[in-house]
Amino acid sequence: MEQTFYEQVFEVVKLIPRGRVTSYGAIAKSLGAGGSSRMVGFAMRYAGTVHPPVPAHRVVNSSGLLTGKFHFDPPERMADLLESEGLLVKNDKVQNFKVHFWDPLTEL
DNA sequence: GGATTGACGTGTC
DNA sequence: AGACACGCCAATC
Repeated sequence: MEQTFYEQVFEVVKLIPRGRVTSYGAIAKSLGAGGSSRMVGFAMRYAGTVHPPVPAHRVVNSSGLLTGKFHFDPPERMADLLESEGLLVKNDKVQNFKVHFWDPLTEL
C-alpha cells in the first residue's frame, strides 16, 4: 500500500473522538513526521474529497485557532460543527483548547 | 530532479 | 500583545 502522507493524516484525524480537537503539529508528530506540520494542513484540503469524510473541523493549529475555516463550504461550518460537539468557539478560536485537546501520541 | 508550495510552529522584534 | 521571519518536509509542477 503506497499510502501518502495525506492518507496517514486522514486516518489519524478520523480517530479523533467527537467533541475533541487536536493540532496539525501533534498529528505530524504522531506520524513521526515532526516538522511536516504544514503537510498535515495541506492534506486537510483534501479532507472533503475522501471517503469516509474526515472531521477536519476537529483539527486546529497549536493555538486552537480555526486557521482552515475558510476552506470549508461555508466557512462558518467549521465553528458550527465544533459547537455542535459541545465545544465553544469564539473569534475563530477554540475556547478551553487545552481541555478538549486530543493528543494522538498520548491517546493512541 | 530542482523549484515551488502550504488549513503550521516557534522564536524574535 | 501583535506582527514578522525563518525553518521543516512531503507532494506537485
